[in-house]
Amino acid sequence: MPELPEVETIRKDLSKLLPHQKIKRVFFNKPKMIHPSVNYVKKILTGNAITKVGRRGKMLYFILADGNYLLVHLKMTGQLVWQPSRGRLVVGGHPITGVSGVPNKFTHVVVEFSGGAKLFFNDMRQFGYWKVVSFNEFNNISKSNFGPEPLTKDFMFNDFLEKCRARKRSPIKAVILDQKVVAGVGNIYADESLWMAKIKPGQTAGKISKAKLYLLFKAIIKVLAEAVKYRGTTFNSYVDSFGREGTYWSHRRVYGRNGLSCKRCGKIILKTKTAGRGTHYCPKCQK
DNA sequence: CCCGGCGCCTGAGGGC
DNA sequence: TGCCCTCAGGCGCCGG
Repeated sequence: MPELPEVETIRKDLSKLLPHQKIKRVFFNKPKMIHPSVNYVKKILTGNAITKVGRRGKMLYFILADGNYLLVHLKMTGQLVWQPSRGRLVVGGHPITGVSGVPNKFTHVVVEFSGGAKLFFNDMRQFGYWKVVSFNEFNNISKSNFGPEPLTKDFMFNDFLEKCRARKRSPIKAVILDQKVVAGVGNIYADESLWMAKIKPGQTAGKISKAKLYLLFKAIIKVLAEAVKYRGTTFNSYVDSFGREGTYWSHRRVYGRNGLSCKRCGKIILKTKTAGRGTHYCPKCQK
């Protein structure tokens, strides 16, 4: 379930490792995850190099030396594991319990670099994808599938307000999960942002005042920035090979705290289903 | 256009 | 011990 903060953490780590690495060969074993085709992606990647690692919402992109873009989406359970030519593994993504080392039964892509390092893509549930597109296609996707980046000046309150007003009959949680409204919010940070803004996730967007939507706008930024600072959220006792784990989990205010008391008013946090997702909120101080 | 719901996948965990 | 059910949720797609 990597959301913006987890993907941003992976992006930062990979941007220290990948640039200027020449791709020697690639291996794919799940054709349906590779677009437009295994053969095309192999042809483009082999002999190419990665010049930059970027992120758009929850999607990673790699700018290639020939100008093409490689898009990688981790969806729910994707991991990118870097194996240096010598040294320890570096893991980014959702921890998979009980699996250590690579390759393993969930490894669907292997990229071998000419210096001997390898990049593995593991994805237990096979929802993720690798896709090669041109610069123009990338721009089209970036514009048509994604709203503003919440941690940049592109995220502006008046636009956010307008989009909320346009979705007046939807629960507000569904609105902020919409990647075209704001890019990168997923289930955890949606609940966290709504708690911070004191808004009930199931509240109809059209019934929320401008002032409260402003609080939500600010809360989304604050929650995501804070989570980036903590290197995202990791469950269980997962650590990457640098011994670092995302520590936002211990700073979270509401997600997964059902049955525990609200950190603001003390009432018991409830868990329900809103917008088709597990949803956590305080019945007293979120209206 | 808008919106809810389903399918894609696999594994964990609970009930019996 | 094992079967069956639900849940986990990003996102494309479909149908009302």
